[in-house]
Amino acid sequence: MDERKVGSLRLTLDFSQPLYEQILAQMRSLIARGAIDVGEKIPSVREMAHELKINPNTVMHAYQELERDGLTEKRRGQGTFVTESVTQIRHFKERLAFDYSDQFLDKMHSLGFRWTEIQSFLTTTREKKGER
Amino acid sequence: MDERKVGSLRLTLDFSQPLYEQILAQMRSLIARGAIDVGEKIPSVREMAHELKINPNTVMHAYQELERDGLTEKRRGQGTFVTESVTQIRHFKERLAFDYSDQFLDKMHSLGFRWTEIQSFLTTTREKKGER
DNA sequence: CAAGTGTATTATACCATATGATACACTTGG
DNA sequence: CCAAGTGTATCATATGGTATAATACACTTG
Repeated sequence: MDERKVGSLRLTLDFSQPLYEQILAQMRSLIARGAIDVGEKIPSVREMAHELKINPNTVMHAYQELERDGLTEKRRGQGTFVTESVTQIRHFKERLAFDYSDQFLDKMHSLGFRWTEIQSFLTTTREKKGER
Repeated sequence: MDERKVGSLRLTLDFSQPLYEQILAQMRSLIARGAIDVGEKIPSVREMAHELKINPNTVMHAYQELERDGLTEKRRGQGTFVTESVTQIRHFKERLAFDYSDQFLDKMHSLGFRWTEIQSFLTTTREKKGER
């Protein structure tokens, strides 16, 4: 687990998953949570690659996915910026949240659990996390 | 999406994920749900491979994970059997359910959602699935 | 116009996944 | 006993995703 600062951001990479997926997931979260402001510039491909000590192509891979998500806009010669559209970000968050919910329910159902049991697991898990 | 019958089981394989992971997930579900009885014999490595038209080594990979899960026991010369221990199966289900719950909550939190919002997404998703 | 952007291309390397072929150890039914 | 069916192991090979490295191009700004 390696934590590095890139500009004002904190990114953590390990080797358990593809690097570009980790960058993608963490940037998505930062934008969704508002940790990076609307319209704000994010680190350039080269800067991010240098700070994380990885290849620029790997960062590019993540950044292209971010744009496909509608979370960023690129301006040639200037850099990559978080979209100005709050609506866009809200839609992305909702879409992802529903995807996660759907996948979660599918997995629980495949194990044979029903709604009340699923609720029970969730509240128990929440209490455990709260204790930490 | 290719659906095939292997003995009394129905397995569905595609090329979106590793084959052995798909077999593993579906066998886990079948055992957890009780679709395969406690102590029952499951298809041999060779039979499963033949019916699914894949390599025996790939099936082996999935079967070895099943045993690591504590869901199956192997008997040389006889075959692979679902464990006799109902406790073992129950523990496996609970462990996996808590894992899923934990991961789900983490993802939702990373998007910036709180408990009441998470509950809301879940109930909405559940209603959508019910309509189908 | 130099420096900093995103982008594209090519080559190389590594690892997980999957296949194919073959062989061994064990158990059971005929 | 032995043939057939089990799980298991070991090769070799192929493919695709991921990551690196080096280089070049197009664009924007100070």
